[in-house]
Amino acid sequence: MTAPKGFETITADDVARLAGVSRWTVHRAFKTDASISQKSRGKVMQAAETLGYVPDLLAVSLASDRSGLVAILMDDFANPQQTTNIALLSKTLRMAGWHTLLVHTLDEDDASSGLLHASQHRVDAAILIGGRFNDEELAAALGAQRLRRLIVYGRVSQNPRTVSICCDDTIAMTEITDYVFAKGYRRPLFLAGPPTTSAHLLRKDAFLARWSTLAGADAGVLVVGDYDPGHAEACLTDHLTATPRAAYPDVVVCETDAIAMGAMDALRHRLGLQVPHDIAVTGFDDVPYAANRNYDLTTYQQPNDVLAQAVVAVLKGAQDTAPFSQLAGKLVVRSSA
Amino acid sequence: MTAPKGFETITADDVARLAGVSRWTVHRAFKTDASISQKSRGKVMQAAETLGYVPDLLAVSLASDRSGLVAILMDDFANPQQTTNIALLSKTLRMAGWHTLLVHTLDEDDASSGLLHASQHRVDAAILIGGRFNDEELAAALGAQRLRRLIVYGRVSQNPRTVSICCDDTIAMTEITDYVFAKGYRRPLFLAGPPTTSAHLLRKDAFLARWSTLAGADAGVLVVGDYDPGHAEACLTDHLTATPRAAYPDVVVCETDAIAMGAMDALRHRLGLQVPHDIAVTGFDDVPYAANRNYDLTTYQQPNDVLAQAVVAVLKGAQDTAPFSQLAGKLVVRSSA
DNA sequence: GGCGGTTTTGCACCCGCGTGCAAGAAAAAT
DNA sequence: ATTTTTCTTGCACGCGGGTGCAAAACCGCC
Repeated sequence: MTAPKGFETITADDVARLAGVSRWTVHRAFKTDASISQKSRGKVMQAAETLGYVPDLLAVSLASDRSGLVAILMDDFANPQQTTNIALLSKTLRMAGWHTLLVHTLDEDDASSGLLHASQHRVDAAILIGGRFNDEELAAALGAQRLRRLIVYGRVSQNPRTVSICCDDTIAMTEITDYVFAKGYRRPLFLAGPPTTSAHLLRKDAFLARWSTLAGADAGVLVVGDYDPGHAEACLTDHLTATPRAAYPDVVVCETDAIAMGAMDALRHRLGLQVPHDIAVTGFDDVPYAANRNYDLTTYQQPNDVLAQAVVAVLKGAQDTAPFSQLAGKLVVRSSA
Repeated sequence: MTAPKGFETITADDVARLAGVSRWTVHRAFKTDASISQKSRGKVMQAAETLGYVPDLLAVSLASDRSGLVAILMDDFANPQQTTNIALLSKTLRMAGWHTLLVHTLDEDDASSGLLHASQHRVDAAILIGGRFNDEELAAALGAQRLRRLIVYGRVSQNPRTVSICCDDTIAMTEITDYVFAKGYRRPLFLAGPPTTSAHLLRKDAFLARWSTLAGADAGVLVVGDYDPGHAEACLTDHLTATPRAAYPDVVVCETDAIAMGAMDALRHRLGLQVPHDIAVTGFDDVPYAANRNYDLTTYQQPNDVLAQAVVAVLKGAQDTAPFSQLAGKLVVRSSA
């Protein structure tokens, strides 16, 4: 099979020649707000049409210093919430006229290398999805490279040179806590994810603080190191196996749906318990699968569309950074708690 | 908050000036196989180091006509097999030195627009993931634009100007069919996805042909229009509700795991049946969730790593296209059938 | 010291297009 | 008809760096 050989690239010059104008007039014909006569615009457009001309975005980027590219750095494709985010973001960006450079960061320390690559492509902004990114590393990378904007998506970042876009975890988790308490549960166990980043710290701390206020007692915490459901399943199984039956929690409050799903699998399939009869479970994120009959998870729905739109707003130059980290979602009550 | 203002971009000229050589010598210092003296390479590298110089990939692409960018066009983020693919591909490409331009195509007819955008970014290749792409549309798009290579991933394409990378669905489905038959099932129902593309045609046809050979009778087919589990669940529920109990199938053979999972939900939660006791289920793809205890699906594992490596091989210029569409996976037997 | 042969290095030109300004054409005013 | 004013158009130059070739610097050797 012969590789489809390179078509002779048609440039603005070709169009200009055919239309009988100069290259710059061709350029003007493609700008909406350019001073150009209807007549020559017509000629140009027709010539472009017959030649099948499209401007070379690479050259445009180089010359204009705007690439129309946004990098999305992501590390955890196993987390359904993250894949949902990336689908929504890439779609939203595309509809708003940007293109997505997807950078799959291999591990925590690879983020800065990914940022470097992104900056080499002159991206208009880089979006960090997921919690595994290390704040110090970021700060260092940020200092060295020319990145116009760095957006931290889905969690708050302390770095003042970044924009955080996320919903208010404290309010959200407080709402869950209130619900759980109101339903009469009194022996909660909180399942926390990896301890390195900040999103879950907020969630965990919010839960613990609120619970202590409501119940006047401390809640239990189990740190599962990961957002992988299988791992959460194993952790909780081990934990409860080593716990006397009388000391079992009556509700497991989870930092994410992924953990909650693993927890439910552990309770039902490994420990033979009924959810919510024996132990209830709550999640966080409302991933698509949370509504599945196998889980039917009570969880907190993030305002995904609003978050994605906020990204576009930032790209368009919005300056009021404050509201972007206080967006509110809503509690979704299902049968798991 | 002030937008981090543009760092003064440092170019090869700056490095040259500091190192006391010409810009072209700087360029040579960064090429491994260039004729340059150790002395000046040392000076250049040191100057580049202190200045923090990195070549501008945009300019490199423009000048060298190689962008190092590969576009991945994808439409169905709800399909777990596709998100697995994209994670693996973006990772593999990055490790091989390419970057990923993610194009989220909005619908079937948006693919050509997506390809256009990709070509405007001078991508070295475009990869189509998923089955929703329309072959005629592709052919048209392909004729008009300068795309070096078009790779159809996960299914075969009739278009001679594309490279198909996928496993051999016919062999795979034949293997499943043989297994099902050997297990003693005799009244199969095949659940097929959308009828527009070719991958499932192969799977469906392979199943029907093999079954007819083995059993001497035709198998039933139910077309669910989509790969959405929820939709498959509804379709199968409706179908069986309208079917006399005596005519129930004893095994449901599904075109993908997504459909199979929906089918199992229908059987268990909507119809109160036991899997596999009352009706068995098989899938295809071996998505991560297929191993979950809720499904424990007998399915066919695609050789994902091999497929991803094949993409790299094609990018590196491999010409022997034949083997790339005959890759074999393996049957994964679990408890669902 | 001079010579042929090798490395090293510099340079003109190109990739395709955007910007700012000045010249040219057309429309408006006198 | 002439002068102003306004709209169009062309052009030099730049974005950052990659080619091919020729000049320059080096080398060992007679």
